[in-house]
Amino acid sequence: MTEPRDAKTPDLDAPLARLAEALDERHRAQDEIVRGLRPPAGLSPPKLIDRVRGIDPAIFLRAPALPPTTPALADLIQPSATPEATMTPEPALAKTYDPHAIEQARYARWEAAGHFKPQGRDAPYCIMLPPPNVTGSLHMGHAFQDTLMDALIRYHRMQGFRTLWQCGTDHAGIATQMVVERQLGLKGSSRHDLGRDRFVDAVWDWKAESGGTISQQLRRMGASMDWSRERFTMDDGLSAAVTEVFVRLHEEGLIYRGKRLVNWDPVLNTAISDLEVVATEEQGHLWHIRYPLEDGSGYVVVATTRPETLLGDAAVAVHPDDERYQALIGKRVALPLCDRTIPVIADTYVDPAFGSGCVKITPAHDFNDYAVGERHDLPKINIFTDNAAINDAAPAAYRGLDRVVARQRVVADLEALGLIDKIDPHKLMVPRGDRSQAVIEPYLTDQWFVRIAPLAEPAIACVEDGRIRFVPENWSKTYFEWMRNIEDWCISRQLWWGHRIPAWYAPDGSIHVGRTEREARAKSGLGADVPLRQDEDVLDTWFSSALWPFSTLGWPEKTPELETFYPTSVLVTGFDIIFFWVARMIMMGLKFMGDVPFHEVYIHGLVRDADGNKMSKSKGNILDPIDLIDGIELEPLVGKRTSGLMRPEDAPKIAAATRRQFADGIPSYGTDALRFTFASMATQGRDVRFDLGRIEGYRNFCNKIWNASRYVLMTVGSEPLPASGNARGGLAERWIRHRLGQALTAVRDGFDAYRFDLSAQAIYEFIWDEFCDWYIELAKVTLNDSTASEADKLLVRRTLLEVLEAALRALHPLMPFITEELWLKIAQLLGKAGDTIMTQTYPRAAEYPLDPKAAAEVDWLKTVVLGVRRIRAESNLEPARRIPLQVKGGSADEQQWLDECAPFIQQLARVERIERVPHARSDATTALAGETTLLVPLMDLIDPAVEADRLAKEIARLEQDLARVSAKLANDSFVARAPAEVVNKERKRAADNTDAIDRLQSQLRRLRPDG
RNA sequence: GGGUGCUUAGCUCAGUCGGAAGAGCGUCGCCUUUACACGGCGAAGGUCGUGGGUUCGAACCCCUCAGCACCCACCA
Repeated sequence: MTEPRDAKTPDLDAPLARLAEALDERHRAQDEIVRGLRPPAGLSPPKLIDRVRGIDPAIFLRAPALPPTTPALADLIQPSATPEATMTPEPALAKTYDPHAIEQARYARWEAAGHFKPQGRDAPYCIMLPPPNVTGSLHMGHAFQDTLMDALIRYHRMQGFRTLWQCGTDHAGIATQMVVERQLGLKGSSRHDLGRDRFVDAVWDWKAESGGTISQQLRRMGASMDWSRERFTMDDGLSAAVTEVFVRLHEEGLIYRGKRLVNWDPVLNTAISDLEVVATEEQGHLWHIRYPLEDGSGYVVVATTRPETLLGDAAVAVHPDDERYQALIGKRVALPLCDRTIPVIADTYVDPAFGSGCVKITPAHDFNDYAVGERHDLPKINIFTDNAAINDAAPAAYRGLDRVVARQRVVADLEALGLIDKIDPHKLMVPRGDRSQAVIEPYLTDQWFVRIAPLAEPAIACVEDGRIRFVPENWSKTYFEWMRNIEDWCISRQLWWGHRIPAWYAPDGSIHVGRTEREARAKSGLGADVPLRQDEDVLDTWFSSALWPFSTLGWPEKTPELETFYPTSVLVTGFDIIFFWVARMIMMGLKFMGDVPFHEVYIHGLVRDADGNKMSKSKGNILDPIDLIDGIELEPLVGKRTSGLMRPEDAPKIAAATRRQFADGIPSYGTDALRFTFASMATQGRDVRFDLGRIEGYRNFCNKIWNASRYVLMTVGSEPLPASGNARGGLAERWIRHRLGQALTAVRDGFDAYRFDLSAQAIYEFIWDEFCDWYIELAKVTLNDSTASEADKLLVRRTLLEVLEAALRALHPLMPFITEELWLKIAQLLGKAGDTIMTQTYPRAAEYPLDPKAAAEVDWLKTVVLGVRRIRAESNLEPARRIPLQVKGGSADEQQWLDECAPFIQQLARVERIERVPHARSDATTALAGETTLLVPLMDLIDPAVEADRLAKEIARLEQDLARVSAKLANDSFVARAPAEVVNKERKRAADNTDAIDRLQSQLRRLRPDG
């Protein structure tokens, strides 16, 4: 439960447990052989070799001393770097599936064997991993997303596509810089103490040290990405792409530098883009302030939520049609606390109905006021420093005050002057930085921008004309909505960690852009004597992310990978970064590759907790996917959830809630169960609530598969079976193949439509409800039948193996580990070569042609068995007791089926003998199967009163249905207008019901002749 | 203010073409049946948010209202 989580140290426990189990088993077997309880055959050292092969030998160097009976074992261990097929039978499987015994070793083997690399020459299939922050660790959103991508990748790889899952990490400018600054802070240092170069070195060191966490966690998820192609957005190659794009856009005039009002984070001291600002509703005040008229004829009242910005006011505005203020337009007012006057202007921006109908205009500190200021040619008076303290443009009394303090001082001073008209409570949307949570200031600075309109236009067109398709489709509306209202993108950040802007300044202030300083110099014809200073700013992280689909493939070089895999097949991501990332990739891809970056965008939902809340550290409701895989005990879980909180006072509440919800901690479910749960929740892009009940159910499903395979392996023996030739097998064999074909169609349709839930459901139902509940039980009948021929039994065994083997392949994309483990054992018995399931062919429905006749017969057989079982359950007959069964009537088909199915019925319904009778006896209990009436003689077993109730209830149900159908058929419009097919169906239904009611009623009369 | 979703069994959710309302979990019986108690067999449980419309027929299409969620936005 509390295994080392750090994936960098190999997990000792699981392989050692396996080894111990193998040794234990060998000792037991040897003991049994000595005592003559077991034949000596079937136990030889190679099995043990296979059991330990693939384990990193280093593990044994660190392991406790091996048991004394195994001196030769060390010789048997081979380096895992040369994985081989396990082509010899292994010892019997454990009774309960244990994911830990297999998962990590299987993954290491795949990776070492190079199975994740693109193979073959077939059509390419490529997915770009949305690069996680290099500082990050895996959360539920990643785990969900990665499961879906890996399922697609494995599904296509098995179909023979030349499949590439391109992976890598993002340098995450602000986030990473903040983490390292915090660490410096703990040591009493700061980035300013270090200076830029040493700070950037420190970030690289930190990345080298702890940047690999998420890569290791992705491996735990079974993600089959091509690690040999792993990229980082700050790599040389990707940095070169960033520079290239910047220079080319600048050359075309699509990147420019200018003094604009931008979103300024006064804590991080950097500009941020519109998208990085989140507006949160907060309780504030609306201050009504009197501005005296210059001519002494009174005052106007303006309403504001930010009284301190008064110091930067450039005008007071009213609506041009507002009758109350017509006389004021053109006059001047004395700005309180400041020694200057400002004009009263008219602008339609003002809403006369809000506040007093007069607005103070502060062009340097409000986006609307900026626009008004431009229209009226007002001065832009900046009153803040970079830290949002009052600067020297304001009256001396306020200089140096923080904006919060300045507000208090301004309000107090206004009050003292009697200029506060009133103060109302007011709810307002406060802009905050998504990283720092600081209140964002509109702030006038020099920044770099991308002129976005020329890029947006083709990006809109390619979604309109279907070159890119959103799934679900309605997300394209969101995309259009944003793209049609898009503003220029501020791409410069006043940070140290990121791609440095390739622009240089000459002493005269001129700007020179180039791929290198040398190129910039050459382009501008500057001599070596002109000193140049490079721009201090770095680029928005999303600038490099926008290039990800081609920069990772080698652009601007013309590489074979770029040629092969661009445009990529599908992008799998959450709706939250459609604007941040998806839209920008589309714009950049079209601009620089001349084609879309991907053909489809699958948007998945957000993973929420069981109560529907967003998971967040501060709420203490985070689930760690690794904890679901490995399990975690209560105390460590409480510890994780309550440490490092922004508000430590929440800890007791969170601890209590956690103890209530997870009284016994979280059990270990394994990766496959987690993945299957995600897949089953992946419906049409809706948010998903993560419910532990689901994952437990799918853990049980793993165990079901494990045990079904265990049964099949036990039944078949240890030698490969001879091929069965063209023999189709008996009824049950034809039927299960028919059902497999149907299931495969459903599974593939699901994957092809990104309906992972439907695929998961189809394969779950096939394996559990059809294969396990019915086919294995039917197979047992033949295998246990002493009169059945060896040829028939061989066919049954062969079918068990073949169907299970195909089902494992079908399931592999969702459950890679258990399917690999079992397939290696199953496939060799079929004489299949191959050292892994992951490169086998995905099963095709066409290989299992439909057999409607077998399906009809088994459906009838099931009805018979279910009917008898129901009688048994409702009459409280002991399950073990064999009961006699009489059969009356039935169609010609049914009579033939009865003969063929008699052994199945006897076994599955626990019937001692079947007897065909011309008339029902009075003391029998009844069930119907098609036109056949099933009768179980009461004898002393059944209470006639109970049986009469049962029949009456069934009759009532049928009569209700008959009434509904009859009403429909009595409606002339229905008969006239509904398709003949539907009408006939209803007619047959009415006839069947009438017949069934008839038969049940006559039985009821026999049961109580007086009633 | 604009936009997008959602509302189906106690809970979480499917329901594809408009043609008998489904699954998992939970609940209630019975069962140590030789793959599996992480199991088997059986059962109960729904006026498909409200009101209208279209249709022979509506969970599904159209409109109204109610509740919930999310996104975008410059009401000081």
